[in-house]
Amino acid sequence: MKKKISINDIAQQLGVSITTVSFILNGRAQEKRISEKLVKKVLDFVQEVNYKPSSLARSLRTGKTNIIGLMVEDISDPFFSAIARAIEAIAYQSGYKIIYCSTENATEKTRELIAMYNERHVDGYIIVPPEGVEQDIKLLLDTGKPVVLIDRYLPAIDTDFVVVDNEKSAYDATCHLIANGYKNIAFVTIDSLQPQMLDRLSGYEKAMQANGLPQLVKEIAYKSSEQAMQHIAAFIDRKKEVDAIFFATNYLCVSGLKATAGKGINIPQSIGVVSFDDYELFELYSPSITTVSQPTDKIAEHAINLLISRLKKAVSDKKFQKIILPTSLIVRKSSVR
Amino acid sequence: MKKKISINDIAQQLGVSITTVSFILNGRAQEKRISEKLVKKVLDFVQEVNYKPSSLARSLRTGKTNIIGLMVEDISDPFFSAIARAIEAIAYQSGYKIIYCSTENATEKTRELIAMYNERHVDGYIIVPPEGVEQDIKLLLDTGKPVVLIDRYLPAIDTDFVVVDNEKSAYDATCHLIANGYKNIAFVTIDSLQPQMLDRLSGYEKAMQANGLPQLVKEIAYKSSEQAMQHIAAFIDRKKEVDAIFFATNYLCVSGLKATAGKGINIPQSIGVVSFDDYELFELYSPSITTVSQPTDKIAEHAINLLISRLKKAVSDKKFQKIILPTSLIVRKSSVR
DNA sequence: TTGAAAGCGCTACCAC
DNA sequence: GTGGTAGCGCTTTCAA
Repeated sequence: MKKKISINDIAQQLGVSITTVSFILNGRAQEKRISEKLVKKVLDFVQEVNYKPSSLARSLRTGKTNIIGLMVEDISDPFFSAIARAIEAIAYQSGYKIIYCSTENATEKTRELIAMYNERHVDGYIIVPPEGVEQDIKLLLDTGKPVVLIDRYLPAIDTDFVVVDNEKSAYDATCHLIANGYKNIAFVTIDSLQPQMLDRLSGYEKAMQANGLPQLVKEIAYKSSEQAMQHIAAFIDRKKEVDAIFFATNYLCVSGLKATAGKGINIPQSIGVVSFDDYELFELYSPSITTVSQPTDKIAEHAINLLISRLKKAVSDKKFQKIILPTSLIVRKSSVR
Repeated sequence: MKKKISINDIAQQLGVSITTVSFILNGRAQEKRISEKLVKKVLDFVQEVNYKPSSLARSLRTGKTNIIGLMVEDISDPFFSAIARAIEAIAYQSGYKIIYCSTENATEKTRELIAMYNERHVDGYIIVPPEGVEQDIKLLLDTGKPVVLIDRYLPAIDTDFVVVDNEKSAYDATCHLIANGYKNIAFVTIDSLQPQMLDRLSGYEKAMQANGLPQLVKEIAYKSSEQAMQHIAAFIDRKKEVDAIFFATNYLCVSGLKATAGKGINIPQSIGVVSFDDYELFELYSPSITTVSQPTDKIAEHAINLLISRLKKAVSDKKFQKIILPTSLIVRKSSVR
């Protein structure tokens, strides 16, 4: 079992000072006018013994870890995992590492995770915030840690965020259903007060109102996929007049599909279907499902670039950016008759 | 912008020594016979100012980070994300944090990631190893870092691992197809020499051989989902005699499904389908797809418990555990006619 | 019972 | 151009 080698060992072996080695390692040799052959000698030796500076010690000293904390709702949700991978890729190129976790949209768990990340001294955060974490995020901001919110924002918190135009997206999707002759369009959502959900609801409501159609909103208190399925099944049974359903999230739609699967309900003939968030399953399902597709790559790109630019400049310019991206409606078979 | 508080501040404010505070914080008050009221005073104050010890400094001093590095092939693959979440949950309960990343099964990327994790001083590793990282893992082991391999093992490396019985699983799944009257069963896999793939192939071969049936293996040089789809489509076009396909991984099956989707091929009548790894999509697809389901929770549980037990005992007992778990065949509509 | 101080590995200020 | 050294925040040995 080998011992870990330190900068001290390097200096000792080479008969130079620690300082010199440190400068060379940090690319400040030129600036410090250290002789080329000394530089080469040190670099070669470092290479030879495969020395890696301890990032722990370095971070303790500099106060920076080059680690970004990414907190999404559920890393196994394809929407979030797509964003996570894109963020990771860009961050790596800039020398930042990402550590990520799932909040499960649970306030308590998220608060603990923020505390843990804080303890680990991550340099900055990208967060998909559940309700009730305003204070914790404010604390982060107060201690000078930049925070970029994605997917949704917190009205009470003034910071950068990247979201999509939920209201317009929902409005357009609803209009698409209406244009295809559906009249009794139900909106199935979760019982959440989060702005992105409220915006989607509002888009649906405005579209229905604009067309003089009756609104029918079903709020699911989401506990599990199984339970959601049962509630949606019961809803469909009860509301015979419904001829189309607009699901506010991909997992609600999946539950809805499971609910209809056994019943011999014909999509899109008897019921039209549109879902928020795209998903491989929706493309392959029979019939394929029309979706509101969010630009995951763009969201990731904006979020990480925003964060990195904050990290780069010590000066925290108080002008926060609120980025709102458009979505695209992918029309498939489930909504056209 | 508040300043971060340190153990020094605590000691100062309370007029006691740093040592005392440290002992109390680390639960060694009793052992050190520190008076109860001092303990309470310190704890209360710590609570009040919301002091969190710097894990950086602590780790630098103790040499432990309580962080476990988890490297899977692709965090957005449902099979791996299920394992990741389960591991994360158990680890948290034992005070360990998980940091994870995707290797994309790329040797170079994985080697870099291992180096990065090593720099970050993670205490131990759970790795889904691609080919060609034997030396890097050996190095880890040599420096005393425990490594648990999952999903597959490296024949050249002697360490703990948790895998499933791939050969028997493939054998049974193939027999299931045979029992349902399929005779020209193709095995679609990736061109990999990794043991888990070889074992699956071997299971298929033995089953076909035992039943006197002709073997037909299609190896895909997997580059992308799109390219795989085209190759599989071409394969199906060319081999008209094939009446069933056994896909060696879930993503191959998804590509296969996309390939057949346009062609009006009737599953399970004209072609039977079975896939390795379960997936929500396979349950909801029409027809639903028969799968070899791996016990993700059990894999996660064994892996993390194995690793934690290694971490706990400084003595590294040389007896490595090789755990082989059974899978279950979930029979759905795609393979029964 | 409590405290002083060494030292984990590194960066960066200041001296020469 | 190069080196000495303080100190980041903590744990732990030894002393009192």
